[in-house]
Amino acid sequence: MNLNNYSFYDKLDDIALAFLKKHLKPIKAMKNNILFFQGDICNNILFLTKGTVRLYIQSDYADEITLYQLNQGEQCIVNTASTISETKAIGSAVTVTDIEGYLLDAKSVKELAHMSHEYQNFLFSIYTLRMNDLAKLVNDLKFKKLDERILEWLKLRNSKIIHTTHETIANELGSTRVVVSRVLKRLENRKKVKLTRGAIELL
Amino acid sequence: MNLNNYSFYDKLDDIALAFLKKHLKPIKAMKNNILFFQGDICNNILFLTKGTVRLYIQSDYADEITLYQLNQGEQCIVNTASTISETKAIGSAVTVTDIEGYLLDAKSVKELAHMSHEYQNFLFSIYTLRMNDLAKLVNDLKFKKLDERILEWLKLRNSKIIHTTHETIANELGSTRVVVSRVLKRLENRKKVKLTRGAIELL
DNA sequence: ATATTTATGTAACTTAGGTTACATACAAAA
DNA sequence: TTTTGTATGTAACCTAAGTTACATAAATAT
Repeated sequence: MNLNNYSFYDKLDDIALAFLKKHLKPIKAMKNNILFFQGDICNNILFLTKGTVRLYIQSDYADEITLYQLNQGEQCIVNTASTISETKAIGSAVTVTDIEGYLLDAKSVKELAHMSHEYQNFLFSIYTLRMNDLAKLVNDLKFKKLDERILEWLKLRNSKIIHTTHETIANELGSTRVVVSRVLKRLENRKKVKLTRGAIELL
Repeated sequence: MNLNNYSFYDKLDDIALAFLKKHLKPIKAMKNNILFFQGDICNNILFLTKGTVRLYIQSDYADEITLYQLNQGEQCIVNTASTISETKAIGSAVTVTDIEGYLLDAKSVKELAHMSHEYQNFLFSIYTLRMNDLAKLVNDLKFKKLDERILEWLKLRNSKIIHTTHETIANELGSTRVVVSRVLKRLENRKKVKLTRGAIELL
């Protein structure tokens, strides 16, 4: 068991640790694997120790919008909310890379939350964190133009040169390739970015 | 102390009840009163026993969009998230009617959550509920046209005749009066509604 | 009864962003 | 080297929704 990436882990007492050890099940999945679909009721929570998972909402049609990306040490709130409250997942989850982690069944999650104040606090903190993300998304969708959203998205990559495609950005932000290309070209004219095939440089 | 409207209330044990009794503070507020602003860090949680509170997100400008309305027996998640996690509130709260209720300070809320599994479960359930609301809002903003959103909003009132103004609907949905009037008129032409001054009838 | 406020109707115009269609450039594979 | 697939550029067009401006009707106050 290796959950060192999780902030609650080293605060757990021996009983909680033993409990976790007993109930966790290691899991691996390949890149581009759907972990659950929007509308599913999840039976397990995933603790991610390696790789990245993308959470997104989809409409009835082909359209989709990314909610957030999940990294190691993070617990997916869509997954958690669905598992704990036995409600339909508000989005779908897909692996972006090969992943490794552990599954914990619904019953054990609830028990752990009751057993450990530390874990309970952790749960509250991730609920709040993702609520904030969702609220930001509402804000962005309602009040921001696409050029600003694209620039923000690029800056969030924390790198001067971002290796990505217009297509990817379009999917992330819930737009289309043509529109993203157009907006990016305008940003290039405004000297905000420099465009090359497969990469975008922030100026 | 009268929290009968709250589903967790009659499941609390004596210790938790006594604790609540000790720490709750009764509060009243008039209609159209701002309870907290987006960006504030809340120090208290409100238990609403009478009246209605509206939660909304606002942009830098005058624009706003309603997140949800809070009724008696419900605990506001924006308020809760901010209080428990000591983070900025993602929206503002304003009383729609005169209200009555109780305040519980941040420290006591956390203690109560640790003390009572029932209250903890209640907290998780409201987090999930409001996450779902937010997710629905993202969905609506991204994928739905205004006519559909207005119709849904009207149907949610649970009444054949809805007493409201176009202005109100515009604020609720984050649009403008002129646009709402236009869309409503089109809905009337399509025999979906009948418009009169101050009221809309669903057909 | 008259004036004022509030709610609604509607035209004309603007804009962001989605859609379709096609061209071109680069990279990888054969 | 030729072929094929992938990424990008761009024009032309469409639509939903926001904006400004003004008219009119209903309700309320004086």
